[in-house]
Amino acid sequence: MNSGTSYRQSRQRRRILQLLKETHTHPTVDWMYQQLKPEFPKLSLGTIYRNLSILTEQGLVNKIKSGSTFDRFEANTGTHYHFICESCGCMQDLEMPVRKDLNDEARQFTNFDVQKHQIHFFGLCSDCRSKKTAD
Amino acid sequence: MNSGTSYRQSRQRRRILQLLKETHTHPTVDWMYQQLKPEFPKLSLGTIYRNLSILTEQGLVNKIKSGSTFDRFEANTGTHYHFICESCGCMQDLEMPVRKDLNDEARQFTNFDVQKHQIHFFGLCSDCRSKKTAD
DNA sequence: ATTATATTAATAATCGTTCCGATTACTGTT
DNA sequence: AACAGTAATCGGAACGATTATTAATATAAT
Ligand SMILES: [Mn+2]
Ligand SMILES: [Mn+2]
Ligand SMILES: [Zn+2]
Ligand SMILES: [Zn+2]
Repeated sequence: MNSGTSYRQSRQRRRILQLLKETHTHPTVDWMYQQLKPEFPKLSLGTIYRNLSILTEQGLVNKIKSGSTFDRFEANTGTHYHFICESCGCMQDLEMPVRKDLNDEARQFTNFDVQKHQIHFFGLCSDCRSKKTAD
Repeated sequence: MNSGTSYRQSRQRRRILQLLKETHTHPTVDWMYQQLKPEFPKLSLGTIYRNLSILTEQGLVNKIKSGSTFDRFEANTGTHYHFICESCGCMQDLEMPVRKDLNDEARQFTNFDVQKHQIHFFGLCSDCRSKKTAD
C-alpha cells in the first residue's frame, strides 16, 4: 500500500469517500465504478480497490463481508447491525442499539477473549415483501 | 445440479459427509481435499464442491460464509453462533443459546420481515491468547 | 520550476469456485 | 450375465472478484 510515508490527496480518492458518505446502500466496488466512470473517463477498477483499502486502513471506511461473492463498503464506521434481504440482496442499517452484553454472555461459554461481534439479520425487505403479497 | 430426479450414492459423497461429521473445525474445501486425496488418488476439487452443494441442498450440511476469502462447511445444521479468532482465523461453535428475541427486537426498528439472524463473535482463541501472554 | 515520490491507468496474475465434455460407475431390466 | 439409461466422476477450462505489476502522471515540498 504505502508503508510509513505520507499520503497525498487525489481527486479520485476524495470522490470515492464523498460518494460513500452520500449513500446508504452499502455500495459494491462495481457500483462505485459505474457511478464515477462518467466523471473520470479513464478511471480503473484498481483505483477503486486501492483507495477503498487506504480509506479502510485510515478508519474512514468499513469493508463489509456481506456473505455474497463480493464485498460492500460504507462510510458509517460506527458499530451497527445489518439487515439483508434474501430476495433482492439489498443491505440496510438497523437503528437497533448495539448489545455489548452479548460479548459478556459469549464469554461465559468459552475461554476465548471475545472482543466484539457482528449481527446480520435476514428476511424480506419492505419492497420485496409487498411484491410478494401482490400475487 | 440434478433437477427432480433422485440422487445415487457415491463413495466420495459418503466420505465427505462422514468427514464433516467427525470434525468440529468447520473445514475448508481445500482441507477436505487434502484429507481425502490419499483415499481417492484421482479425487478432483470439482467433486468436493459438487457434493458439498448437493449435501447442502439436502439440508445435511451448512455452508458458512466465514468472512474470509473461502467458505467453510459443517455437518452441525442446527442454528448456533460462531467465534472467529482474529489471529489464527479458526472458527469455533458457541454453546450459547440462540436469542430468537433479537429478531423481534430488530422488527421494532424496521418494516422488514425479519426471519433469522446470525452472530459472529471475534477476538482471540485460547491458544492465541496464551501465545500472546508468553512474551 | 525542479524534484521526489505517491497515485494513476492499463493489464496481467491470482484466488476460490463453477462449468464443461468425455469417461466411469450405479441401478434396474431383459 | 449382458444391457441400457443416466448419475457421478475427473481433468481442465472458464469465471468473477480481487490483487499485483509497471510505466506514465499528478501532487506537494523545496
Ligand atoms: Mn451499515
Ligand atoms: Mn458451527
Ligand atoms: Zn428485497
Ligand atoms: Zn487463534
